[in-house]
Amino acid sequence: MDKKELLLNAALKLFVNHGFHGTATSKIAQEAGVANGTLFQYFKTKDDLVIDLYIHIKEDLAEYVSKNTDHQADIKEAIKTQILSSLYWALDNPTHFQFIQQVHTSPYIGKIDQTILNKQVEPHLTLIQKGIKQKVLKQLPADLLYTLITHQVFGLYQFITSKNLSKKKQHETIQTTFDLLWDMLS
Amino acid sequence: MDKKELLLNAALKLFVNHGFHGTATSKIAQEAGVANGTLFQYFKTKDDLVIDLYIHIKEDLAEYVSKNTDHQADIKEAIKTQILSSLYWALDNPTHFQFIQQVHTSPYIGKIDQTILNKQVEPHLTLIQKGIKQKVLKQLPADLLYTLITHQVFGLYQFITSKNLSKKKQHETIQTTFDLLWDMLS
DNA sequence: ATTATGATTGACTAATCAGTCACAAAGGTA
DNA sequence: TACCTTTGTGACTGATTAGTCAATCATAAT
Repeated sequence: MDKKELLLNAALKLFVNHGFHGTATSKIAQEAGVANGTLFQYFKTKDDLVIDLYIHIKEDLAEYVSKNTDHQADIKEAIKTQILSSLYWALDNPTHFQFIQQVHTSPYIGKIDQTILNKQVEPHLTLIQKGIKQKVLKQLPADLLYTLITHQVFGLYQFITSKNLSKKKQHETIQTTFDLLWDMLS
Repeated sequence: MDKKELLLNAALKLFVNHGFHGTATSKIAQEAGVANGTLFQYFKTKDDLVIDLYIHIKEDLAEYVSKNTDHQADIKEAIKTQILSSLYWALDNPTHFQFIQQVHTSPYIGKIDQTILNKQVEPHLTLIQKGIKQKVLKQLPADLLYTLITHQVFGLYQFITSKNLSKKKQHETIQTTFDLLWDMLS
């Protein structure tokens, strides 16, 4: 088993449960079943580990969403799949998703290369821009719509995970909420 | 000047800039211009300080919103003032607002007394319930609508603070976004 | 002037931290 | 076998941590 992967998994688990500085590097190594010094062979510093982990997770999410998006389909369908697959990924990977949110509201977000962040947003943004041009979406700045959509996903995620809904009720809520969102956007 | 207040202000500033565990209690005392040990006379532990600060800030926000809400006005107007005054408070107190968000995505949120959290949500929730009953809002669970509204405010806050909009453009964006939100809710 | 009180101090401690380093194990090549 | 490179180890270090505590201070009551 790849030790770098073991370390990233251990770090993710501990960061979400105890926070960044609340998690000692020695504890991460221990959780990964790896020697103390090995961590610093794969990551120059603890901060590097945090940033690496964040980018790694965001790539996973982006890949999952991209895999599910049919770029031939009509705009509404394409946007819907992007949103829903993001959400289903979040529900299937709650720890990963919580970590992303943790980084977003922490000082670490400023330390991450902006070009990498932009590249990850791009596919969503171009789709929205296409939607605006085709008058499927309201005539408003694309990045405003993008931010609102993103936070709607955060909100829906929070709602679903805070309740204990059955799979069926869950699916129902997601559908209704997407319809609400579409009322807002179109 | 009240030393407890000095400590809370210093802690807020440092927590937002360096994270919770990234901020040493000694640094907080130093920033507050107070001796090391004094901090532990006002707060039993560092965790206590974090939780105290969070509740303190949330009370400030709740008071501000309540002060601005006209409970005689019609539902749409009342809800609108609640949302807009939350947002304006956030824009006027960015550090406070960032701290709230930081706590929401951290393990600390689990350590805060649920009954206090519920009491703070209550005035918003009852207003929404009234709106649903009067068929001004869509016939959906009140707490779902509440979560979506909250996250819309987060999203709009993020959008506005990430751009450098003029006061006028800012106000315009807020108005448009509220109209969007209302399209979604009603 | 003396005593009492509670707030404030900062030196102190035991524990913990991120990061280093000298060495050992593993694996490939010949 | 012998030799070299890569990878992994864990004891170690100097710095920093949360929290303690005996001592000091300002104020006021007697």
